[in-house]
Amino acid sequence: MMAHMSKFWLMKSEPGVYSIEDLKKDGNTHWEGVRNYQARNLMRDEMKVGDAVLFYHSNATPTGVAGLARVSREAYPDFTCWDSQSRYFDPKSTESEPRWVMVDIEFVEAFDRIVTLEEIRTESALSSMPLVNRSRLSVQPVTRKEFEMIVQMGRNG
DNA sequence: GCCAACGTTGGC
DNA sequence: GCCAACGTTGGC
Repeated sequence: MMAHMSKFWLMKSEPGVYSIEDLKKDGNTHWEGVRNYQARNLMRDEMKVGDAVLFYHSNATPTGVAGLARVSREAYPDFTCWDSQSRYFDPKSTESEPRWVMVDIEFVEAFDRIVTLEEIRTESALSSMPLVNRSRLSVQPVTRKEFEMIVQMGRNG
């Protein structure tokens, strides 16, 4: 038996689709549309209510961590995969055997400034984050040290 | 908009 | 089970 260890995550969103400001307005949202097995497994097997999330803006100017969120509901089936009108529709996922899951997250704070990918790359204490060398993984584990450092950078301008 | 990296699919 | 073709992500 192992205690739940990893309490820190980074989750990517294109701000044109859903930004930290959208989350601030909504307060809470379901994280639909993850269609990558590794990311799914992390959400399904590892994420717990209360875990802290770095909210990352991808495909943005600038790209980087924009704020904080918190896991508010553990993994459950991603219903958008059953909706043929959805961009996330997946005909291989059935209601009896859902292939994809989502979690819910709630807004915590928007940073004073974006902590950019460029800064993260050049900061040696952060350069081993998956963000830097596994750039396509949309849900990533983050260590406490990395998390705290990025929060401090985001708050201190 | 381009394109490199990389994940997924499907034929064999 | 391999691997070529294809599709997607995401930085720039």
